[in-house]
Amino acid sequence: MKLTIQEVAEKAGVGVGTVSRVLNNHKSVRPETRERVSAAMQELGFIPNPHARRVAGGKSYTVSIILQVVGTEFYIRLLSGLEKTLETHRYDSALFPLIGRERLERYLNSSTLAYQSDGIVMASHNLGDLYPDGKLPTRQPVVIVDGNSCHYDSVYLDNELGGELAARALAALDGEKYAISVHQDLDTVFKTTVFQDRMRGFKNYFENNHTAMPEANIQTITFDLENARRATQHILDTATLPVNIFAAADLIAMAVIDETRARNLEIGRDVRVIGFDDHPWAKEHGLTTLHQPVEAMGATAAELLVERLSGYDGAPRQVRFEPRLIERRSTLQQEDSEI
Amino acid sequence: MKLTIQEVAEKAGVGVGTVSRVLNNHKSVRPETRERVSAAMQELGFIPNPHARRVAGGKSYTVSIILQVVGTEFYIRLLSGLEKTLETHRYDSALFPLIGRERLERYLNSSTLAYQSDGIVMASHNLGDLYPDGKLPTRQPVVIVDGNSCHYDSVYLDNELGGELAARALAALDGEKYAISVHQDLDTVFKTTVFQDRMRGFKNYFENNHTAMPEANIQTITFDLENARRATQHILDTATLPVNIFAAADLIAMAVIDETRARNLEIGRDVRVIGFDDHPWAKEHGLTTLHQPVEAMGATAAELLVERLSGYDGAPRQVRFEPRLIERRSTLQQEDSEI
DNA sequence: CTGAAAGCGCTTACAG
DNA sequence: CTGAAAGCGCTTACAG
Repeated sequence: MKLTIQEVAEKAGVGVGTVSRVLNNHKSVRPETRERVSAAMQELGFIPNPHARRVAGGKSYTVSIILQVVGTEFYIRLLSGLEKTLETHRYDSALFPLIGRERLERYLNSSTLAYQSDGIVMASHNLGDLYPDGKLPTRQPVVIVDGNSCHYDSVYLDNELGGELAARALAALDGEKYAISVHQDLDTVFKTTVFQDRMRGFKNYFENNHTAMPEANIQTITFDLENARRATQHILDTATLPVNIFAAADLIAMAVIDETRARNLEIGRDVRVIGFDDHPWAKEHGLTTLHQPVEAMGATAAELLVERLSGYDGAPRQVRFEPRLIERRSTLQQEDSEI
Repeated sequence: MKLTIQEVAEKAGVGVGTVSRVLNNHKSVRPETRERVSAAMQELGFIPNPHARRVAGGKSYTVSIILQVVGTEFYIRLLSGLEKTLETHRYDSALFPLIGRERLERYLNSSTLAYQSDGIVMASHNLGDLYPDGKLPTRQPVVIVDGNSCHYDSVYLDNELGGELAARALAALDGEKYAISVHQDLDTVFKTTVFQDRMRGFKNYFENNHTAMPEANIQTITFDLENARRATQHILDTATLPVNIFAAADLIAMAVIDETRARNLEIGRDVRVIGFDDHPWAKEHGLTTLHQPVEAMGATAAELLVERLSGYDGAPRQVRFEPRLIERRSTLQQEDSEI
């Protein structure tokens, strides 16, 4: 059952060094030899022992992904982008939930896998509130995704721009303007600034254009459907139709749509709404929203980390992704379009 | 920076073999020597390289925890129980989110950490729908927690009993009886039967006691606050007060309480509710609920796995935990008690 | 381009 | 009870 490069070498009629070289994609292997070895591995069903690779080569080919444990679509997509790309480069990944600070410390301080991995991907966290100097106490390369820090390679969406784009689209519509944003629980280690960024951009647009956007029209809620629903009710109870709402996340926009329907009002005519994320289901609901290339962001973060692990040692790189406004029925002022 | 048992051995004035022995808690080390070595490790801040241990000893001291990625209180508590106990036994753990089937296959089939770990803890899944024979395709020891399978050591709560206890408590109260249960999304790999089990016990009680519990009084919803709220509204819109509601999870019970208050009705007098879980916050809300020793279940699962990893090879063991009814204000019929 | 050999940091019989 | 030595499965200069 336990295969080693030993048997692969024999089968292929080469030395173990050569097997190791094809395993590591060394350029200095004749294509023909490489072929033969690959075939042997294939036939035998050989799987290299990552622990041995680590011991011998000083690399574990393992990356730790630290994130808040939430089952939201965003993280599932982000993870998928990360893992797919890491796999391409023959890196494996393990998840470490960011539940509390002492837990994070433990990860970083003991003989844990998290610590022994070659690098760390940190999701949705700028590290500032966690560590005064904004650095993780580790010597591993770190990349940040869905957040940014001047100390580490970072991949982030320009959320502020997203807020601006939403504001501009909303401003073009007639009727009152509202927004529903999200605030994080204060007692969590998990801190993201994405929602604040979106709202900053949103408000800025109105300010810069001397358009009215009363602070009172902005509600900030915790991230769940029920609160989103309640916030929508609050708006619809008091506002004069039509109203235009910027929901800082698609999920919230869905609550707006639901409540609108529950009141027999019409999306597009009475209530216009713009979401944020462009999750796969946004399309079928005709939701105008800001598209966020989540998988691509994950993939890019993975690439950056792999480069570091391959020896790149330049200054921290900031990769900025731009959100794109996807216009759908939920902001169409005209009477119902065909579909 | 990189310390090895070499330097520890020198510092302690012993051979590397001895250092290794104290590392592995071998009995055959003189207490005095053990002391000296421990002190040396302490001083040097030595951390053993788990990969080397794996290669040399054939064990990685690593356990894979496979679970649905959801940030619910239940899983955070379960994880805490698991990890704490594993740590005691010097095992490390990594999380592998059960997002899709192909992902699980990948974990189990490649040179991944999940595959290379010494054992697997599978949470909230009976494996039946995932694999026809109800077994994970791996040679690693597996233990199941919050679920059970005749093929593996399992640690589970008697959810059926919990349902019965809830029914009995509800039956003792005057007024109509209702229940709000939970169904899983069908398109998820994640399958748990806990809610079905709770409802089976609940219904059984009424049947066995020839008491009325119309099927129509039972609603089954997806697990979120908004649906819970809606289900409660449905009940309160139609029922005659007082009503007694069994909520299959504390979170749902909270929605019942919220909606009750929103209608200016009184918990205990107009609406009685029993939850399930006894999460820490249940107490402060005066929620009567079924206590579930989540951390203890995690700890027990960890113990069972460690025993397997230490060589135990008996038949699968089933450890059943019993829920306990905790009576609080939410089922107190009397007029308001003082606090 | 490739083989033989030393080495990674640990564990574990084997002697004593 | 403990040291010296072989070995775990791989990687990587070092020669050729």
